[in-house]
Amino acid sequence: MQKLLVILGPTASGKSTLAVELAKKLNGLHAQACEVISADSRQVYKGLDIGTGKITQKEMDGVVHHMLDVENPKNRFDITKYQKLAKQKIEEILSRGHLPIICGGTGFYISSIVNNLSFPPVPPNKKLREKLSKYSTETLFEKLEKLDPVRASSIDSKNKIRLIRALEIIQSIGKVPQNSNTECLSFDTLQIGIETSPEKLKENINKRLISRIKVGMIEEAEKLHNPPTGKGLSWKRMEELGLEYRYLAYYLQKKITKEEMITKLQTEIWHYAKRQMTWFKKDKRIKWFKIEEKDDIILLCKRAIS
RNA sequence: GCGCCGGUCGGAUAGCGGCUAUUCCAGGAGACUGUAAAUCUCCGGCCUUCGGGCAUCGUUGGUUCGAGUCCAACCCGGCGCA
Repeated sequence: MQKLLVILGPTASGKSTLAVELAKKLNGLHAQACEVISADSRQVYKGLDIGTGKITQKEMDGVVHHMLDVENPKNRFDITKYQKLAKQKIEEILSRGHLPIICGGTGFYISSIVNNLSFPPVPPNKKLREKLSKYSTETLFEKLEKLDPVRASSIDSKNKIRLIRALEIIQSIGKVPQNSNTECLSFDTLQIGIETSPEKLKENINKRLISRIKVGMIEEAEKLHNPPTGKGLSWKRMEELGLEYRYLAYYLQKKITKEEMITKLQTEIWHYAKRQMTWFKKDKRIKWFKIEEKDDIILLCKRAIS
């Protein structure tokens, strides 16, 4: 079975740097070279660079990266697009005789590859979503209970987004299919998790935020909203992108001060990191290492790919 | 020193004398199959056999069947006047 390496961890844990280092160390071992596939739901967008902490050409240091800048931020990217594109990239990498390294913090995206998730073939129906979003969560849940009691029994009854999605599937194919991930996995995967103490992680988050501002994150957001040519991102869309872009949008609209933006972002990014950890903790296959334990990581990877 | 205002969870805040002391934030735990940096849920004084039990609104007294709420004194903070 084809080998696949995954580097994951919460935001600001040092994944990207590690992935490059690892790629270089592993080059030439049972693979001519390694190529990195990003698994980040925001770095897929063009122009979201500083705010997402997208790796620069220089930092890539010659290691090929994929799944960055593959979508216009005006459009909504989603997991099926990710899965399709990423799988394609993996195939290409393998056909070159190279080793794919998935690196990122979007657990759901990683899972779509690693667990070979299959999604119901129902594309988003914008009109229906708009219509349904006018109803209250209670009403939506009642509808779902009537149409698909099985899905209703397990769904998060207060989560509007999920309720609407479930109803969307029902409208198209009658029922929400049970998840069927029993089919065999496509890859022989080693998942490496970077674990960081809460104190260290908070420190990293705060430092990184300040330095992002220094290197022009605010200007980046301004430019996204108001580019030199053409129409920019609406504030609404920018807020939807979350974290940095959301609070940057608030700040640029003068809804909050710069100080409020910074303090708020520090806690919001921390909350995000915790949510990521909640997700990752469930997967017992992940091997956890501290970022300092590079040699152990390299050793384990070498053994895994040989 | 006098006058006024205020003291309720880590912070902020609600609370006509009556039922289970409210909400927000921070903090903690968790969910997640086409928005996932999104979205959503739970916990939150102590004890618990998970049914509940015992507390608690600066302190001490008092009024009252009943006090976070009324009264008095004291303590603390803010403002004003000296």
